[in-house]
Amino acid sequence: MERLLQTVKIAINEKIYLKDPDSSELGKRIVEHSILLIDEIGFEAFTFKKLGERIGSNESSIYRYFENKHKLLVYLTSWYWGWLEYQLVFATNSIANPEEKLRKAIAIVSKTTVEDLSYRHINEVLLNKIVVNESSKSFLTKEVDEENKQGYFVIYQRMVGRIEEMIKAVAPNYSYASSLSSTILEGTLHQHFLMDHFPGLTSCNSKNPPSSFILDLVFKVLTSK
Amino acid sequence: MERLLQTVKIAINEKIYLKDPDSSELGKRIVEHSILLIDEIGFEAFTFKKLGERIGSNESSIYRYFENKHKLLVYLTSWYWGWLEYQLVFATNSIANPEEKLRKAIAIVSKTTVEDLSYRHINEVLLNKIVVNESSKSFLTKEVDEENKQGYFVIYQRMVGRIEEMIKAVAPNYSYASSLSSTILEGTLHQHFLMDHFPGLTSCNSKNPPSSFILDLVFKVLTSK
DNA sequence: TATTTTATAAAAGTATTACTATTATTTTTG
DNA sequence: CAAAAATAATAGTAATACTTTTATAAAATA
Repeated sequence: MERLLQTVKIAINEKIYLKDPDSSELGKRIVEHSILLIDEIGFEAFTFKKLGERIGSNESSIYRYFENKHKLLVYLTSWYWGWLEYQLVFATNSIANPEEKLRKAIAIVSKTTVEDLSYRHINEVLLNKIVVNESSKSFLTKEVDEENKQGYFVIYQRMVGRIEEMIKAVAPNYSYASSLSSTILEGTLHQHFLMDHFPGLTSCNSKNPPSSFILDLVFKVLTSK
Repeated sequence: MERLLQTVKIAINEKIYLKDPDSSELGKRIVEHSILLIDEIGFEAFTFKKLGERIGSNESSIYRYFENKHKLLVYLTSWYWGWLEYQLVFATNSIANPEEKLRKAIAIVSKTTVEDLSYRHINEVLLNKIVVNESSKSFLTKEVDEENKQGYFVIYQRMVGRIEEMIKAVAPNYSYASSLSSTILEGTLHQHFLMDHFPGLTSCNSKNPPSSFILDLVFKVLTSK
């Protein structure tokens, strides 16, 4: 599978960056090390100056790729959802049975992330941690409506839409397909966060992962009369 | 009921503030106007300097109450959860039937906020908006484990615990009571956020509020065999 | 190969933020 | 009324989040 995926480029809305970081070595280094540095010190303490020092480059050079660190975070989370979307489509495409398809979709979006060697400059495991810990900050802003209009969050929305369709295929009469879909995605992230920082607030742990909780929840909801 | 509640003070962990804002006029003005200003310009743009100008006081005076704006946000969200907890306990205390009790609890935590005249310096409607839009930022930080140890989030945790107990009373054999409880609280906030900014990602709207979705979800999950 | 364009790096500068410290003034309380 | 406590005013610092300018290096093209 790696051979096959090797060439697939995750397409990110061009408005999110000034210059495509995928188009140069420096750009890739920016993305690669921003993931490592944000994971290490958190998004609040992360600055382009520190990143520049880390990659032996200059602050001003990074500004030629991203307007500010917020846009970089939007880029990283979009990339993550685009990457997950690809896996989702790839894994569920050939499944005809609606239940089985949804089951597979939930497994994909809530499973523990493993490294994908197709994208060498991106550490998907750490990127997943960033999505869990920081991605809410990309939309919990005063600018969310404006940025939404510009299409900053389309990949995520498409993801919710895809799962929503799968839910409808399983239970055409269920009234809350899109809310359930968004709850699957956000809920999974939140349960992962709780496992790491508030174990008392979640029933999930390594032997009972969030995927079990979500799977149980979704199918009970959809098969209940 | 207002007469009765008038005297109830929401108790906040003393480590969150330097001086109890409830102990002086200035402190109350700080809390009152921080809610208005954060709602107006968002937490990122909010500063103690701007707040000082707004209340005709000095930046340095505000620093004598809160170490920084992050602690102020933790204070505001703690107050909100404490206030909701009081309503929850008050409204469910006398209900013997477990199902009815849980139903009432969900109604309380997911209903649209209305002003509580018992606390004149606090606008609960705007505070609820702040909780929806900003409260994740109070725990999505690198310091979360340290602050959790200091008890910054106890009220919220107690809230999750209370609902968890109610879930267990309804369905003693359900394996994910605490995950479902945390999902009720976070999910409600998230659905409210989606209604305001991503209507395509939620089935909820003014005539079909988040409470309907959550109520339907929870009871389907708990009564399914 | 020389030249021109483009990308990157270095340096410096600005406004704002997030504070701390000092001193002065006002208010409260004993 | 005096002492203590709270608040306000002022100034100062280091860091952040940029922008601008200029220099240098690398790549593209004539």
